[in-house]
Order: sequence, then structure tokens, then C-alpha cells
Amino acid sequence: MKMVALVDCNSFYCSCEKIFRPDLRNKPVVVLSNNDGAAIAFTKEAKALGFGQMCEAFFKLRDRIKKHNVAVFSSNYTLYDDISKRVMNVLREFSSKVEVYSIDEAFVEIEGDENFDFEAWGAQVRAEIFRRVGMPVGVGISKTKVLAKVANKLSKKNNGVCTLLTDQKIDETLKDFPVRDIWGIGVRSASKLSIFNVRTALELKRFPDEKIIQKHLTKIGREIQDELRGINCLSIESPEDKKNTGNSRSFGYDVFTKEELREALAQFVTNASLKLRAQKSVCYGLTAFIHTNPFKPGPQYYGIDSIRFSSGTSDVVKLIKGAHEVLDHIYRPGFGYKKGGILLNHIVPKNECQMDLFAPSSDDNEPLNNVVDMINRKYGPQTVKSGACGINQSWKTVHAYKSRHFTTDWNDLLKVEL
DNA sequence: TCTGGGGTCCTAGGACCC
DNA sequence: TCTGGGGTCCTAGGACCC
Repeated sequence: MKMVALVDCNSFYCSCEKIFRPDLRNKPVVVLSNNDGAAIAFTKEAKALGFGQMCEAFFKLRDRIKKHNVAVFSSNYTLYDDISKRVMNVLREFSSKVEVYSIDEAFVEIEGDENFDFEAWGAQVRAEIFRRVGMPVGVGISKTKVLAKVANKLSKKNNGVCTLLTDQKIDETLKDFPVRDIWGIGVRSASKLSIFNVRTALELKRFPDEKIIQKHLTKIGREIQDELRGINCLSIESPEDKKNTGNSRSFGYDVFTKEELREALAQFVTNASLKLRAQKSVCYGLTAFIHTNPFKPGPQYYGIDSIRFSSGTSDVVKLIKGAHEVLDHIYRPGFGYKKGGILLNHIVPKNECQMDLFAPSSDDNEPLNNVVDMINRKYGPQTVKSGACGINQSWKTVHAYKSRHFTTDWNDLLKVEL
């Protein structure tokens, strides 16, 4: 008997911060987005105080945060990525089939016979992850991914583990489960379904006219319906190589000059191309964009354009030149730019790369890129990079409440005094 | 003063082919 | 009056996820 477990970390970013701050146990904690612009993660204690609306502007919350003595952190992705890897590694000891779905959750395949105690399995996974990493997780177990997601939501109220194994228990649960809360059903789909009087997961499961579902919710909706019925449509897979990748940031202040934008785009290309080389791929296109602050009154401008490369490339110098070329097209003087970014598109594995008849096979400077990546792996990110990224990076994102890199930097190791 | 970032998949429709 | 039919490939945009 094969079952699917969804293991998901509770308030992941906040829990990461709490691992190294035992004084914050049972205290309200909030984590901010890049640039300290908005609140994006909350502990249950913070939610109980009325915080918890995703992406609410930090400046609007500041007074209430002070009043309730809420601990605030800037996001520290270096830390979160590392904690995530540790959690996933523990999971891999429990099953050979683990699909890392996002930074804080994974699907796990479990095999067991009639007598297998899935509930106990879930409890053991929870305990082990907490013991080894200090991360609280919820475990939902059922027949399909969509049902495992449902079970996971219920696990929060159920000692962290919820199993939906029999048809009877599944239907009882789906009867009270709003259709909007199903994984893959967003606001749009939910409102379309309400036209047909489908409001609960059970009503969707039993909705007889599959053509209507296909028409309004596309293939995805049909598959969700089948998954609710216990039919596996979505298999557990190891994630494939990325098909697009990008990097973008809000700036610390409004940026007016082309020079600063050139620096920022060069840095974004540096970050994104590292991901590209890490998966041994090349790209054939690059998109760059810059835009003004939509929250500010006054004239707005959104500039975006792309270029194509005649041969696939992952060469940081070539890509930076490309981004600068696009910037020349889209830059309009006089505007204060709040955000910029780049995307690398049409990504293919390097060894499947199509040669261009008229271009030299590849003018990537591979030895240079390899050496730079190697140095940065050994001595830390950004030890060596293109001068185009600038030295001061005055446009850079601000993060006033950032914790240390406890697990990834010798200088930031936690000191314990006895 | 201050408002996130990074992805995936699907479909319709246009361009182009014979 | 009526203006082919069948196919592929690509892209933009929508919807959704965490």
C-alpha cells in the first residue's frame, strides 16, 4: 500500500529564527520581506495578536509591533536555505522518494502493508526533525498529493499529524473543507465553481459533469478532481532543472541614474547565472525590466525587453553585456526606479545545446566562469565578481533586522557562555 | 520615509508551413 | 453571398503555488 505524506514546516522563516533564539519560545515573531518592505511570515502567537495578513506593509504595522513587543527579523535566506536542506536530509532517511516541493515542504512516498501504522510514522518523522534540526513540522498522510495537502492542513489542529486513509474518513473531512482551500484552486477557480454551487471539496469530488470542470478549470482542475477521488494524477518526482530563472529586487531608495541600474542588473545577472551554471545549463534569452514605485503618486513607467543569443550561454560577462544592451532600450531618464530584475529564458541543458551554423561554437569563457564559481564556493559568495556589479551598491536592499548566518559562516557561529 | 521574490503549468491565438 | 484544411511551433497572458 503506497501513501503520500506532505511534511511542511510550521511558520518556516520564523521557526528558523527561533532555533537560535530560545528566548523567543512562545513569543510573537514576524519576518519581513526583502528591503524590510512587508511582513511575510508570522508565528501563531503573532497571528493571535492579529498579525498575519501576507504582504502587509511594515510601516503600517510598526506601531502595533512595538506595542505588543513582537520580535522582528529581516529575511535571512542564507540561513533559511541551510535549515531547509537539513530538514530534507532527515526526510530522505525515512524514504527514498522525497520531492522537495518548496523551501519548507516536501512530498514523501511511504510504503507499508495493511498493518503499517501511518500515524506512528508521521509522529516519528516529526520528532526526529525536531530533535535533529529544531524545526516543528506538520505531517499529512493520504492516498494522493491533493489529499495529503488536505490532511496536512488538518494536522495543525491534531498534534501535528493527520491521516486520511479510508474513504469514509476522507469524505467526512472533505464535506467541511472549503473548495478554495484545496491545493491548486485559487480565488478565480473557486468563484467559477460557486456558479455551479460547488463550495466544498466533497461537492467538487462528486461533481458529475467533468466537461464543465475541464472547460472552466482546465486540465489542472480535472486532475484535482481525480486526486480527491483517490486517483493519483500527480506523481512524486524529483524536481527537474529549471526552465526559467531570474533575480530581482526592490531598491533601497528610488534610483534615477543609468549607472546605478547598470550595476544592479549586473548583480542580478551574476546571481541568476550562478544558478544556471550550477544545473549545467545554458540560456538563449535574457529579459530585463525596471519600474517605478506603483505606490507613489505621479507618472509611472514600466520598461521591459528581451534579447536572444545566437548560441546558448551561461557566461556571466556575455549575460551582463546582454542585460546592459536591454537597459539601453528600456531606460527613460527622469524616472525614479524602485525595482529592477532579469530573467534568463529558454534554458536547456548544456550538452543538448543546439549549435548555430553561423556563430562560433561557443564563445563562453568557461575556464574563467569555473574558476570564479570555485573561488566563491570555497571562500564565500561574492568573493570574486565582475566589476560591473559596483563596489558600494548604494541601491542595495536594506535589511535592518537581519540575524546572523549561524550555520553557514564561521564568524557567525552561536557563542554559548556557561 | 517605508508596500516581496521566485517559480510552474495550461491555453488561446498568431505565424508559418504545405 | 461564398474565400481551404490540416498541422506545428511559439508566445503572451492567466492562474496558481509557496
